[in-house]
Amino acid sequence: MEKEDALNALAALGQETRLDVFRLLVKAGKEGMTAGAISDALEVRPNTLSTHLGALSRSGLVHAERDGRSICYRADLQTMQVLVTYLLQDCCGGNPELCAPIASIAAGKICDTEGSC
Amino acid sequence: MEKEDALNALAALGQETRLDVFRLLVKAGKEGMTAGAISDALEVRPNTLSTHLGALSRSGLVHAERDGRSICYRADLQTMQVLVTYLLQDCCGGNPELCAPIASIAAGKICDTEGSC
DNA sequence: TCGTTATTTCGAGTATTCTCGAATTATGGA
DNA sequence: TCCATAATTCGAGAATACTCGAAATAACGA
Repeated sequence: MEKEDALNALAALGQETRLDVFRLLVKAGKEGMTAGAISDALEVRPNTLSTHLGALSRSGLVHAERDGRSICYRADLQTMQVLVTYLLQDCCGGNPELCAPIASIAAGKICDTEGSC
Repeated sequence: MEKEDALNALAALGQETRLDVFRLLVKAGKEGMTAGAISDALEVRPNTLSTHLGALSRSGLVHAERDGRSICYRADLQTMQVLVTYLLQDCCGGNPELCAPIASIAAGKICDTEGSC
């Protein structure tokens, strides 16, 4: 991942409405949500939301797919993975122990509710 | 982690100079770097850097410790862990398979260079 | 084709953020 | 105590980001 990509993704998430949108889509899972449904859920005007969805899209954190009249948005967790990897690059160079807390991000911690993760 | 904390951390990292500082400190590891050393390394004016270090500090991504006339900054990877966990909360609710890519963030991926991670 | 619904694009106003020079605080040594 | 070094705080200007109403585009059904 290039620095500019990481910067775009982080700046995208560093704004309240967009963070809300991303987390909502993470929860929505593979089914995603239409722009309208997101607008209703978060009570954000459609045109304002559209601007934010554009930013999230450009950063690769979400993807859009047209479905009839609606457009369905889904979170891209792989971009998140690449982003975190970028942020922690070279963290083990001199001091492996610093990475220990990060290792616990793995399956166990995030996916407690589902044994299969 | 509260939403405001996540927002602060993400907004902090979504700015070029601060992202550079954080990554530099991640690489520096437990020894950290003084404000002056960071200023020299990134060629950022001391007062501007100080503002950015303040933002990173307030967000919990770095911590400061005075050492004589200098102030030493270190990255806090635990805050990163909590942040990522927050971002991916409930991602497994309905669709465990979405979490798969994230699981690979664990030890193996990030810490390739050091078997002990 | 025409009207309706879903979403995006445009333009402007407001608010926030970034950067800098100058001044200030804090520490250690002569 | 006095000076030099290290870092932060202050205030202002320039740039960027956010939100909104209005208008435009896209898709479906009658």
